[in-house]
Amino acid sequence: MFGFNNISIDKKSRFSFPAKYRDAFINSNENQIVITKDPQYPALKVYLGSEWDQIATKLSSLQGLDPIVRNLQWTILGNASVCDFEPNGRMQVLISADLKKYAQIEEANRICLIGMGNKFEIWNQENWEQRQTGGSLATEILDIVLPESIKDMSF
Amino acid sequence: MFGFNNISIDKKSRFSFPAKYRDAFINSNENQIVITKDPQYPALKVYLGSEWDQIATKLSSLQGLDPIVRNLQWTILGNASVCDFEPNGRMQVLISADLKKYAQIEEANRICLIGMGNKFEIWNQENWEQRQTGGSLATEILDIVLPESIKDMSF
DNA sequence: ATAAAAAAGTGTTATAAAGTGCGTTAAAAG
DNA sequence: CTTTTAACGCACTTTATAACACTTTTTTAT
Repeated sequence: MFGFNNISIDKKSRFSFPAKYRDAFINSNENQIVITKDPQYPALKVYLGSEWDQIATKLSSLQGLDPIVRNLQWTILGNASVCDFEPNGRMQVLISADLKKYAQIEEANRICLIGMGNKFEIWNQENWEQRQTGGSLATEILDIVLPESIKDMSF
Repeated sequence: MFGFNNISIDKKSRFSFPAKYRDAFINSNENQIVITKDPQYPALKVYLGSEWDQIATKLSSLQGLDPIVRNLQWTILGNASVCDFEPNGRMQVLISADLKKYAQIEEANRICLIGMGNKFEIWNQENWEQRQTGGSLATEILDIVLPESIKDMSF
């Protein structure tokens, strides 16, 4: 599940996965998709249900009294939107108003869906292009110092 | 049970859980919900009855002579409000005047309900936004040095 | 101590908004 | 030219919320 896709988003805030990923979804037997905020960039992460379960279990078991852990829990768990998903159907997914706002795709009728292997990212088109041509974004958060407990996690 | 929800709170201080969580409540066979204070932030924690039983049992068994433990016991156990809950019904819950005051939602007719996996948090909207955009709140308590006995607990 | 009044809590209904499903058209690929 | 995919539009369903009515509890005054 790799590659760049410029796809439409309808009036009700739904997009459909490109058909080329259908076999992969069917093979891994997914029936849920989870969308949440990217902790560093104004973008969204899209996980398969099985992948999400692992991340969520690990992250929610960490000590929430640590402020950095708590922040990651808020961002990733607290903004996750779990969607039923039919690999044999239209593979449509709804993006909440809140997540659209975060990814700066409130007005957009097209988005960039980037396949990153075991997950996808959703970007506003301008942000993605700027990022690819070396520019940085005003809203980036890069100076996170991670506690030991999450150094081995990959979001 | 994940994700962000901006929901209304009626004149009698009730809110209803969004319908998307109904299946999860039914599956875990819950008939009680517990609301209490967050020990660090001006926010509320919402636990499922089963989850609460574990936390309460563990926390109340700890040595209360340790001032930090004692404080956590007061905050979490001493402010807990147990509500009957019908997963098949309206999933409505009443918030006491005291808890509303603590979370600074006395006047508000909307609150933020954040699904964090095995629990929820309730926030005043302004506080939540400020927290998410990196700001800190006057009332937050971050310098807790945890005794060994609770390092493996997650509230 | 009792009754009346006020407040707090519970439950129901109606309506607008949000979300879902599906058929049709347009575009792209083979 | 045929088949597949993507996008759009519409109808239907579900959900959220405000308004209202009723019950129970608490407070106040006599």
